[in-house]
Amino acid sequence: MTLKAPPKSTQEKVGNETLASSVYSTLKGDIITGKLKPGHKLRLQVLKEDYNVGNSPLREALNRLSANGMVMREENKGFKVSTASVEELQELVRTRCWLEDIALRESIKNGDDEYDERIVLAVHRLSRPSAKENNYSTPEHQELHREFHQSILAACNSSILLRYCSQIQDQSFRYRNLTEVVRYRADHEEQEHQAIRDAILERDADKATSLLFSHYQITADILIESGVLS
Amino acid sequence: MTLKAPPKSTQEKVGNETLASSVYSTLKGDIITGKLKPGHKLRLQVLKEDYNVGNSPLREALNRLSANGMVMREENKGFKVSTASVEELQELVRTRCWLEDIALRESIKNGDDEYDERIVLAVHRLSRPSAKENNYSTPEHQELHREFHQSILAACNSSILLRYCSQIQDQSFRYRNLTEVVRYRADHEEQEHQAIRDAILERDADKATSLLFSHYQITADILIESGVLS
DNA sequence: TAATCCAAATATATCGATTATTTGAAACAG
DNA sequence: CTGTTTCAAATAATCGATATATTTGGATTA
Repeated sequence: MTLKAPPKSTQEKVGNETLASSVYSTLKGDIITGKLKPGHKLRLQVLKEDYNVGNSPLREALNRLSANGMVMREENKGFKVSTASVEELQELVRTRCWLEDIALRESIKNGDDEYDERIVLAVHRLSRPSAKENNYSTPEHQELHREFHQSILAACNSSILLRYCSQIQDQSFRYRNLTEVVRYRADHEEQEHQAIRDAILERDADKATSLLFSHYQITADILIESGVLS
Repeated sequence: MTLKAPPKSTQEKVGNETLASSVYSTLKGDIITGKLKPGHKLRLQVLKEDYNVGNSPLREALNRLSANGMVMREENKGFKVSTASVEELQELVRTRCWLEDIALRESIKNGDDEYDERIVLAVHRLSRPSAKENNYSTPEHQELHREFHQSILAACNSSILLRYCSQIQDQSFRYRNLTEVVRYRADHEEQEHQAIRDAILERDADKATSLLFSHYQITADILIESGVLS
């Protein structure tokens, strides 16, 4: 375990956003991108200085994060970034496939033109040269990648299921960012995204889900073989 | 909308539980049982007095509750109990069936003796005369009822899915407690529980899920017809 | 070596004050 | 009369200082 210096991202309110919401987003981002590593102890005093916020908004943000599994809370012992392990990753992938199987099949069943167009657009944007800068490591690429995976589930007709899928996606991205190795696969991923898009446009649910699952499984296998989880 | 007097449950720490966690549980309980009605504005000053806690633990509890959908948060406008509507109930039931379909089938596939025994016990306890007191309205009955629904999913091998199912169960119970009408069905429910148990013990997943779904659908229909959601 | 004890560190909680935003009523204009 | 503007009270959000409780890690002791 290397003890990297904690991030220094001074907090600032945007629009009519609350400070608590703002620090929630930055914290969540720092956890997903791996700036804050799994298991990292989140000391309140340190965070207060690093993010330049007071006690209340910080604790509120941490409490929200603990409710959707990004951080762990232990009574009287404070917070830490959720741990990562091979077992948890496997459970994550398994659960992700279960939920997205439903969400994708429902979306394919219900999806209209708008649904299709959002997917086409997402794939296109991922294929642009600007998205591939710096070996796919930019926040922009992450955002586009997330948008693709959101878009294919968007027509499932359940905001609840969509919220859960989104949480699992966050966790998956957190695992993804644990190593650079997955980026060597980015070109392959682009092809896989296109294949998934085509299957969806053809309304071939079996094909689409099957492609999606191997998309996830391959990434997970690479992650496990990379050894970052040992 | 009738404006009932808010609950007066002075907060007390139990064991090494945090005040925030303690008020979280009581608030959640008051929402599920319907002491706090859907849409009810949760004014901080009022809650502080009613539950006899300070600002921080209260806001922390509310932030946790907002992360799993029991209360709604609006920036700079505070918190209110999540609303209830026919549409949301239908989405809830739909999503519940999707998730529990997986969780139940997996549990039936993986379940061992311990799994079976927990279910048998849960059904038995629900059938005891003491559970039927006061027209099934006691907190004890609620707890036993919840335990039954937890027990049949317990072997699904995904703590994530189990957590989501548990959240959806909380929401469902909240809807259930909106009217007394559903209790007239309690005797029928007991038979349905027994039928579901038998199907599970026989490892008949199709039968079990089908029974479970109509168990939910009937309750939802009664709720909708009762008119409390209009 | 293992158990106990203690002090520093940290988390949790209270209170009062301050700022920012929303709300709702009153005043106003078309 | 209707819609907009204005403004003051109510409420939410935040901070900082303080107080209490719990955990932690090391020193002491058995």
